[in-house]
Amino acid sequence: MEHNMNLFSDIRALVLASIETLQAEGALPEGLNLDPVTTEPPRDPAHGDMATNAAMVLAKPAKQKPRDIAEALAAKLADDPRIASAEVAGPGFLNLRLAPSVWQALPAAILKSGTDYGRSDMGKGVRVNVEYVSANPTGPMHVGHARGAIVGDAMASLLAYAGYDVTREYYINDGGAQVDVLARSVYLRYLEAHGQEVEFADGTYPGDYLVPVGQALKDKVGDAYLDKGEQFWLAEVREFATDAMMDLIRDDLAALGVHMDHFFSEKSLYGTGKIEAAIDSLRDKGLIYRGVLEPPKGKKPEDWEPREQTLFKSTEHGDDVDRPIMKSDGSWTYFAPDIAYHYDKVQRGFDMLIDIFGADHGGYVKRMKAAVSALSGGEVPLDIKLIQLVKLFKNGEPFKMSKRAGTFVTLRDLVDMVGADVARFHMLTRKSDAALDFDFDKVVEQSKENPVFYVQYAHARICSVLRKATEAGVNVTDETLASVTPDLSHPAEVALAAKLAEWPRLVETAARTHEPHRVATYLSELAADLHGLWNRGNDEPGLRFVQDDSAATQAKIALARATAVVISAGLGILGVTPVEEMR
RNA sequence: GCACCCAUAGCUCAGCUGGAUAGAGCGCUGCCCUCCGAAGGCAGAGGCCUCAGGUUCGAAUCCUGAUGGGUGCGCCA
Repeated sequence: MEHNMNLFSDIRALVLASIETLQAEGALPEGLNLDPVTTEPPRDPAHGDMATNAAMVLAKPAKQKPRDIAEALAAKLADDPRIASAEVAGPGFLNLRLAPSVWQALPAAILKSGTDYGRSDMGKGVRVNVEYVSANPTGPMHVGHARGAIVGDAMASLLAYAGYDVTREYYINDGGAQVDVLARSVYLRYLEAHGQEVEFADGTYPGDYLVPVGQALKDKVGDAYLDKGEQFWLAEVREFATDAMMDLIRDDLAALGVHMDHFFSEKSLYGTGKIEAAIDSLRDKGLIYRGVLEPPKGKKPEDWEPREQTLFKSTEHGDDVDRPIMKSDGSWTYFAPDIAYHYDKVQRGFDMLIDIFGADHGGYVKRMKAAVSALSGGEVPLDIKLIQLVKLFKNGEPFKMSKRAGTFVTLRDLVDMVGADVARFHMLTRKSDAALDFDFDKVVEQSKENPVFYVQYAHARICSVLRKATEAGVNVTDETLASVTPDLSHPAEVALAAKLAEWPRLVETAARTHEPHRVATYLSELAADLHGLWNRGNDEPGLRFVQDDSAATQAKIALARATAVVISAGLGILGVTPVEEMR
């Protein structure tokens, strides 16, 4: 892959090279660990363009005063043409100012790379499996599933952008008792389609969405299942019904812009020896035994009685108690297929696993991690992201979902009401382990308190300027803009360029921490810088992007266009369309 | 009882592998359109980063403990 410009890592490399020069000259000892050395944007722009902590982190191992190291390093760095000045500050910070030519080269580099500017090879092609959604195939997805779907999808895109080899995967829970319930419910709708009166007892799904499925079953098999016992139709109807539900779910996901690479069926683990193989793998490691668990303290279930069960010694891998994998009747607990599924992922050769769970599954994190640790011999890390609740609001009032009151909001309703772009961006504005407020009215409001709009507006404004310039006969193609020297004569322009320089660094941080919401936060900040610069043009005509002559216009617009490219790249990761007009 | 998550401005929340004077939006006060889109911008006020210790040259950030809130806790997935 072509090396994209990354100012922070480029300057960090320069700092490291200067340190090595000092080592060669004997001014610093050999064998220092240089990993903690960073280059970062200063909090206060008055401190310069970039700061490095090198002198402070090396002081102790080098047994020298930080300011002495900083002085020596500053002298070396100042020799490089990219460094305009290097000043020692505070306890030993080294504040760097970059030469104007460095900033001027940035927009051109961005325009040449396009939305690949910021793409990283950090992931080194490591194979990552991201499992998300994994909703039961018993009905349409509701709005609560949307956040997990969006976070998982953005996570996958982010990791791919950062150089990982990503697989997006959905685990279909089609092996348990709830699909029997689904099948019986569909059977009732099938009878109804044949004109029979039916009653939906407790333990069946009465939702209307099964009406067409019952009709479709009638169209397929006619009256073949009428007046027959379950043993004649249950297996077939189960498959028919789950297929129908998965079609529904796939469509819902597509409406949100979510597309999976792989759907993995829990059912495929049964009767194929896969569960047995996974458990045997644990047994070979001495982690399976028969035993009796202690009752949980403080909250003892009324019907508690000591029972001998087949247990997985998850405590060997960090869990708090060992976990049952087999019921007393000899059938598997739900944990067993989960183990087998993750064993399958390990065997497929993934180097890293990420599971996106609802926060109500927080209790399963440790046992899942223990299982993967045991199954992979500690080789494959599993990160589990818990997605907190979305609190719904309408006009500022809490909005309770209730099937009975008819205020049940499906994922499809969500997309119909606010659109996929708005839903996606908004769900990514908070870190996933914090609860999120979602107001159906505010998220579509066109004002700056709505971050989706705010970022889109910045992009649209830039597109507007490009249209204006084109109308004025100025050539503003990316190719042309990449060849002009950008006009960054005002500090506000340099500040915007500096923000653009942070993009590759932001991508790597977000990917490393598995936090796609950082991209949304960054885009809001970038948009704010753009709007700020834009409005300065009101008072200072010299800062407007469209100038009197075409060379000056091109010199101004190069920076704006580079900003649009980065917004576009960021929105691309979030799965949001960068619009060219707001109307 | 135990485990996990959370605690930052009046409200909703950002805060980078620990870094300098902790940021944004809303709300509040005062400004800016004969001007590239004012759907925006600028300035001001507003903080014991829940508390107490610890590690460090340096802590909102890491560790320990406390307090407050959420979630979960053996044959439901």
